[in-house]
Amino acid sequence: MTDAAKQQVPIDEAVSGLPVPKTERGRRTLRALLDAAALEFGASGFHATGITDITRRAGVALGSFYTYFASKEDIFRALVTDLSAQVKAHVTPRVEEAPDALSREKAALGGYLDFVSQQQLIYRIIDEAEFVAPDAYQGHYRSTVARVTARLEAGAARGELKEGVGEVEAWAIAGMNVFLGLRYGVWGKDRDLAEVLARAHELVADGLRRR
Amino acid sequence: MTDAAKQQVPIDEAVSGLPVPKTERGRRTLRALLDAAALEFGASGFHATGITDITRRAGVALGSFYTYFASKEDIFRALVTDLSAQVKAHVTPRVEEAPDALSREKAALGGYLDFVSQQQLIYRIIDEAEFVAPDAYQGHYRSTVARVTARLEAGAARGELKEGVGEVEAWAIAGMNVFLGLRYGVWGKDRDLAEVLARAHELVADGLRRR
DNA sequence: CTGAAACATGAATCAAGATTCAACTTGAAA
DNA sequence: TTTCAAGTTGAATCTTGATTCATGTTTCAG
Repeated sequence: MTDAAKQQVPIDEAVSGLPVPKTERGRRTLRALLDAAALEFGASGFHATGITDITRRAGVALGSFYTYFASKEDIFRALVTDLSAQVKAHVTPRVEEAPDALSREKAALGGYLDFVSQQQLIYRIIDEAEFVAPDAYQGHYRSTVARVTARLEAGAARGELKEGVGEVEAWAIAGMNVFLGLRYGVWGKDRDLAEVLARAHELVADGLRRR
Repeated sequence: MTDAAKQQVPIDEAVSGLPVPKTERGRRTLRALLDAAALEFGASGFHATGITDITRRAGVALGSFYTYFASKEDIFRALVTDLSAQVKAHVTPRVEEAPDALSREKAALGGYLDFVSQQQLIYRIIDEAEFVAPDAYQGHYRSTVARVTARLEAGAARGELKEGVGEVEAWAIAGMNVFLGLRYGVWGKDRDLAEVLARAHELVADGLRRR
């Protein structure tokens, strides 16, 4: 996570599910722990990172961890929620600028690829949640897909897309995005992302377009 | 894993990377350990299952485990290779029966959805490999996608698909398949798989078809 | 039959690391 | 100033579970 990214992320009870510390000092410590945990979990994975790795990086004593989190899983879950919101915050504005249904899908895929290739750590954390915090993982994808579904249905209603497109297509598109991000954003940058985006979007556009 | 599935899976050094035991008794024990491990890892995940869980279910003493595997990760890796071959063995014949490029893709998706919804455990094991045995995970998807790419390029050469389809489209399709399998095969069976298949395939077919 | 080689056994070892806790510090309200 | 809730500290505790190993037992080629 970049310093810039850290600035943007105030503690928010509604999002993280955590009680907000009463003092400024407490909020700073909590934020330091979350940021450190993102780096450590992202780099080493859930099981390989110790609480001490997190507190060391955060510049905080071991015991302080338990002032804010009940367990290692607890902070991981909070992180997933936090990061899920970041992905959404990165993609949504780009989508909203797009003028029609097809370009909205292109903007969404482009924004996602972009984000993932810059924040590979975040990708790994959300993905590992499938096993560490399955509820948070499902929550992330269910809400992501719900947004896609809504876009597709709106596009269909407006006559820009095939009639009947909906949830199934949304899951398909989400899976596509995730795998393309994994392959071309995380595993290797051997292809120009713009080219990947163009090719993938042609597939989707021809698949969704009203015929 | 069903009993039927067990029968089909002899120990094969080339696939599993393990030395084949010299005696019949040894081969039986190794197979029992692999089958037990698939059940335990699939049900509880890598970190939550202990070696004792595996040996108990296999009906074998704790120490015997280390006659066959160097570590817990070792058996997990072998399992991924083993299961990857099973997925391929389930899907390939169906694909080969199909007469043209588009129906081959439909057969592949159908076969995969079918397999995953019956063998949810296998799905989880392969997916968890992303974190436990990243090399085996990448190997599985890279070879899966290589097969898809070859199918698409053959279809394009035959004039059945758009010109230029290839690797990017193959990763997109693979991601789609995986997410649809996860959502409709593993998380919930609230939709008829045949309907999911029909809708998803329409998306892919319109996306790939020569225009 | 016989002796290796292969395989089986499970109690003991050992390290790692999550969690607890009792004493201490800070800061702001009264 | 005083007080107290909020926050900080890190050594000590405690559990868990992977791995080792010394001692049997089985298999099978010769």
